[in-house]
Amino acid sequence: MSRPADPKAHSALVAAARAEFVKKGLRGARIEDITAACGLSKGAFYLHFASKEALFDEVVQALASAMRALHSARTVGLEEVGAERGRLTARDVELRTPRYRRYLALETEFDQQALQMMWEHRDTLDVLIRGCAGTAFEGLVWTFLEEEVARARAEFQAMQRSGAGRGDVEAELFAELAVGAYFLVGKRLSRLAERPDLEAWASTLQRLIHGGALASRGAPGLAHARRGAPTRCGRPVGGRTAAPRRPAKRRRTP
Amino acid sequence: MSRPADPKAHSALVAAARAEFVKKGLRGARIEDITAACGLSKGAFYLHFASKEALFDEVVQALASAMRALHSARTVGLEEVGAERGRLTARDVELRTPRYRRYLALETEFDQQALQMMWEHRDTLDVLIRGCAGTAFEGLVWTFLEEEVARARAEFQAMQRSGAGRGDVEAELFAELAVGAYFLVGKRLSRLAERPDLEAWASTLQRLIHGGALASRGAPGLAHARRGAPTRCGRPVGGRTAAPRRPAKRRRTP
DNA sequence: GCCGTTACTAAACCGTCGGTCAGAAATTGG
DNA sequence: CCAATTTCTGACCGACGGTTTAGTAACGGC
Repeated sequence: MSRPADPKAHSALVAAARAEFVKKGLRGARIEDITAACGLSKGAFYLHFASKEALFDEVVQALASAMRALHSARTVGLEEVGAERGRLTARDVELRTPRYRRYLALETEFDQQALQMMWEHRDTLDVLIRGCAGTAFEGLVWTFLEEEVARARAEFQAMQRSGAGRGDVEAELFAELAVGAYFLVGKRLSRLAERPDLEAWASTLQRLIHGGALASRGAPGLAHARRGAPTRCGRPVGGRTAAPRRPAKRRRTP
Repeated sequence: MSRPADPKAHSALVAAARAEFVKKGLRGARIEDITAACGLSKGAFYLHFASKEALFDEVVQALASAMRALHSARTVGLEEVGAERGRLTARDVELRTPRYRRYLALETEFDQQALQMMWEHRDTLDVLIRGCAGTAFEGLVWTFLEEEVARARAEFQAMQRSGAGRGDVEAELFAELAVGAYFLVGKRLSRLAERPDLEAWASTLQRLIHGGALASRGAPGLAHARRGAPTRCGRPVGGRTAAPRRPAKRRRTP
C-alpha cells in the first residue's frame, strides 16, 4: 500500500541543486528554483532533504570519500613500489633509470585519477572554493588541500634527503605549488563545457613541475616525454556575459 | 554652520566592511554589523554609501587600478630592457649570461611588487575569489587573471621562439600555471596574520617555475640563487575552528 | 469499488535584512 | 542663547526566502 515516491525525484533534486549551487552559491541558491527545475513544489523538497545544507552535505560527503580513496590509494601505491624497487636516488633522476621512470609513471597515473575525480566533482569543488563563504562549509576545501600538501611535502622531503629533489627550495612551498597547480586546473575544469584531455594535462604539468619551464640542456627523456603536438586547453563553457561593473545607484555623500 | 561629519566615519566603515566581507562574503555581510563595528547606526551607512555593493565597488576599483598600474609597469619595463639589451636567447639561458640575469632580476622585482600589492589587498582578493558568488562581481577576478595569463603566455611564446623556453609545453598551460602559482600564494596570504618574507617567496617560486623541482645536474647559478636557509612559510591567522560537518537537523525521508 | 497511506501542492508563517524617514542631537554662525 | 543646518538614530516597512502545515491526489491492497 501507500504511494511510492517518484524514483527520479531524489536524484533530480540533487542534480538541479548542484546546478543552482554553481550558479548562485550555497547561500544564493533558492529552494524554489531547485524544485521548479524538476517540476516539483517547494514543499516536496522537505520530503527528501532536511534542509538545503543537508542536501549539500550529501554531495560533499561523496566528494570527500572519493578524495580519501584516492589519497590512500596513492600512499599504499607509493609504499608498494618503494618496497618492491627501492627508493629514488639522485642517480636515478640524473640518468632517468627505469626506477625513476617507474615512479614517474606511478605519479602520472595517480595525478590522472585525481584530475578525473576532480572533473566528475567539478561543480561541488567549485562551490566549496567560491560558493560557500559564511556557511558551515567555509574552509572545508582548505582542510582537504592541507592533507594533500602534507603528503606532497613528505614525499618531496624524502626526495630531498636522497638527493633527488633540489635542496634550495622549501618543501612546504614546493608542496603548495604542486598541489596548487592541480587545484587550479581543477578550478578551471568548472569553466569548461566538455572534458579536456586530462591525461595530457597531467603529464604536461608533471613535466613543468619536475623540469621547469626553461629549455634544458639536452636533457634525456625530453623527447620521450613529448607526445605529439602540445595539447590545446579546451573551450570555456558558454554564457558568462561581459565585465560586471558598477552596480552603482545614486550616491548621497556630498 | 552645520554639523560636520565624523572625518573618520567613511574610512572606518570601509575598514569594518572589508573585515565583514572577508568573514561572511559580500552577500552574507550585514550592514548593521558593519555599522555596529564602528559605533554607528544602520542609517548612518546610507549617508556615506548608496549600498553595500557601492562600498564594495569602491574597494574593488582601488584594487583594479593597482593591478592595472602593475600590469603596464611590467609591460613597459620589459620593453625597455628589450630595447636596451636585446631579446633573450637559448644561449643566454644556457650560460646564465648577464642579459639572462638582468631579465631574471626584472621579473623578480615585478613579482615581488605583485605579491606586495596582493598582500595589501588580500582581503578584497579573497572576497572576489570566494565571497561573491551570485553577485554582480562574480567572475571579475577571472577577467583580471585572464589578462595576466595572456601577458605571461605572450612572454613565454617569445621565449619559446628564441629557444629560451622549452618547446614541449603549451604556452597557455604554462601561463596558467605561472599566474596561478602567484594567485594561489595570494590566496594563501589571506590566511596569514602577518606579512611573510614575500621577497623570498617570489624568488623561490621563480626558481621552481624556471628550473623545476628536480635536482639539476650541477647547474650554474644554483648557489647564487640560494639565499641563506630556505624560507619558512608564515603563521596562519588564529581562529578558524575545526572541521565543520553535518549541519544536520532531523530528516524526514523514510 | 473503497480504504489507508504517503507523496506532493499551495499557501501561510515567520525570521531576516536592505532600505527609508521622522525626529533627536550636535555643531556653527550670529 | 537662538536659529539654521547637517549628522546621526532607531523604529519601521516591505521583500525575500526557508520552513511548516493543512489539504489533495495518487497508489497499493483488499
